[in-house]
Amino acid sequence: MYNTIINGETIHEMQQLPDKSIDLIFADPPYFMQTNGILNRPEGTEFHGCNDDWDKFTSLSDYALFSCKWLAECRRLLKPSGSVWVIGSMQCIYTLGNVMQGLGFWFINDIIWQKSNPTPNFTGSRLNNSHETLLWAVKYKHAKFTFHYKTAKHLNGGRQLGSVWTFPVCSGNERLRDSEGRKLHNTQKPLALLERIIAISSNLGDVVLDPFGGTMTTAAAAKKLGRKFIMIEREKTYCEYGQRRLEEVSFEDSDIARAVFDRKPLRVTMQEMIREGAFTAGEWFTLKDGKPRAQLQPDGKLLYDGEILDMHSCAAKARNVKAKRLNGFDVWHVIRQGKAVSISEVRENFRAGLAREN
Amino acid sequence: MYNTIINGETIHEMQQLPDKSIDLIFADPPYFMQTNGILNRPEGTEFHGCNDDWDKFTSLSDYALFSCKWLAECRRLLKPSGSVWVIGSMQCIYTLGNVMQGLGFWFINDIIWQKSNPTPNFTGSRLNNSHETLLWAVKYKHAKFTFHYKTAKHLNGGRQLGSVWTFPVCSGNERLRDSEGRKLHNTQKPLALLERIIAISSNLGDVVLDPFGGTMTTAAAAKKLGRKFIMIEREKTYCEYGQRRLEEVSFEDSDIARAVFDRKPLRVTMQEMIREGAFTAGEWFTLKDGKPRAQLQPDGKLLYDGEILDMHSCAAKARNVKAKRLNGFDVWHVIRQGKAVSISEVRENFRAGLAREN
DNA sequence: CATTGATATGAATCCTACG
DNA sequence: ACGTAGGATTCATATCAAT
Repeated sequence: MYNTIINGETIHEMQQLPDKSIDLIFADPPYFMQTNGILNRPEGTEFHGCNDDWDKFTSLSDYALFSCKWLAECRRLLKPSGSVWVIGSMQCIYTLGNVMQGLGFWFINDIIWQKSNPTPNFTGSRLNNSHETLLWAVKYKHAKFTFHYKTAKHLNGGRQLGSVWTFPVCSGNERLRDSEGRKLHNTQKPLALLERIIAISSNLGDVVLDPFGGTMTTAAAAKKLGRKFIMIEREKTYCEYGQRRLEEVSFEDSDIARAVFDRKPLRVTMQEMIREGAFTAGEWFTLKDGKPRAQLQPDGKLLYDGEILDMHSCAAKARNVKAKRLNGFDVWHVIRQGKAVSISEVRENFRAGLAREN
Repeated sequence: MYNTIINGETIHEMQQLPDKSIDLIFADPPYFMQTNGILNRPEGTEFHGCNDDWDKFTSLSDYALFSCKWLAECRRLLKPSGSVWVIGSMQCIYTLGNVMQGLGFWFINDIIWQKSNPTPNFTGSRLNNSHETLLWAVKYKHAKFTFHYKTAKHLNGGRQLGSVWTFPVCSGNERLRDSEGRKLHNTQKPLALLERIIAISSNLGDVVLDPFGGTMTTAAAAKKLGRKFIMIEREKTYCEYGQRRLEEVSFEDSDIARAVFDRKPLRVTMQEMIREGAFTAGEWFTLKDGKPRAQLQPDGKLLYDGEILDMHSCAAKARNVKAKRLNGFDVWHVIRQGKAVSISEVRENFRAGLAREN
């Protein structure tokens, strides 16, 4: 069932799959571009965009109906913790987004793929359309979902990743060619885009579905990152070229594939650390300045200004901020070898000690 | 009627205005953010986003209904050549875009305002939402509209302007403050954004309408660029602060305000130029290489390979491209003082001569 | 081999004034 | 409204040939 390319109609093939069986869906549906005629470049050559039959619909409401059908299937197939990514452009994304919200999907982010090398507007008729939009959604409000925040941050050079992503369009060597050297598919997506999506919003071993497989870029990224995949594609030719493409791809183990940056550290309680001698009941907790403020109780709580409080509420009081709680591990310090050391640091050392024991 | 701030309900006040009376609409409607509770920054201070009553709706369909009403009024008020810009974020823009397409609006572009200094995501729960989306639309497919292509290009340092715009959020000195120094309005838009929009999509003297006036940024940009404005705003306080703000703004004449880069040059025909001696009937037209290819006829057409053709069709033939026509003024050359000079250049000199005469 | 220059190409709602 | 003739319009990047 997994790691297969299914050659068939999107909606029909989705109907064959069981409820709540998919962790991540990436969908690159027809955009319904509504172009007609031939567009020439200023130098007189022809521009070959997407004028495939599969992108033709009779009307926008016809397109909305089609979108509603496959998106409803997406919702059925997703696990409660799963999420879906849909890519589109100006012509279709407002229909797609509206249908998604209508079906109960809850948006996590809309992401802009800014093309670093877009096709220019040849005639100067409007702004150069240099982006596409991705909608990232979960099944319902408050659904839990996979987001590797620190992996995303790592991929963005250590800074919080935002909603505008810059990538070049798929071209040159990356682009699949037919036997005569022409581009195989008019709308092949860049592998780097899919890798980022899969890396930050799914886990190693997860099942990824792409209802509009095309050149199988989603599968290539999934395989490389150690995810399972199910691809649906109606054109036999694309399936065959895709199959051959995937034979050249293999799992490349990495910190990103495993999202090691996002691993939760072992949870240790204050009580445990007191028991093991990292802290002493009765010792004074200080702020950065090292002045005694609160006194550690045997149960890990703090005595502060005559009150017994948990360390996080107590941190907010000591710092005198509006918030009811602050991260006490960072706020509070203890004196070690004459210096104020944060609880967080002591905890880190404690964890390191545990790791050494094992 | 013009250059006024109307203190009243958006839809009611729009209903008072006459059909087809507006050139440009900029609308910054409530976003229906669906936030609740208090968001604290990591250091414990409170983040003040938009939690205003005017942003509360009972449901997304309630929001869609409201959107449909004011957008239908926009469509009624716009001249056939007018256009509308609507700004929104993930929470609302897919509803707005869908309603617009449903009403018959035709998108020119969707534009991404990428914030160079977005509010970080404090909790690391999703991608940092660092953009907002603008929808630029006309009343119907094939509608003529104002777009100052070369002005846009000029504003972008000489390169074609794209659909992703980077601006900082409105802050510091630009931000309107109340008597106690707090920000007056939660969603004040940057003046630079409005200036660009108005400069590229309207003409000097045009009428600009903003149905959700707020801090009157649209009016400030319109006044500065020599456009008339009509602002609707339901909060009296905003109207008062806005009125005072506008007293400080005046028209600043400029090439951008007048879109001089986009002025159509005086139209001159080949016949006219032959008559005035810039060309001689019977002379040879060449390509860049200076070799004789086509012979100029008295009516301005060209004799090429035994055929009489207009110079543009003839250019396509001579260059042997797929396109039926090329710009003959750039393709064709004549010999002047031993050198091949483009027809375009000769025409420029001819125009310059005409200008000197006047 | 390194550098330079020519050529190809990418999801595109891609013209407009006049009769 | 519709047809027709005139005329204005492109950027980043990959590849490959030539030097």
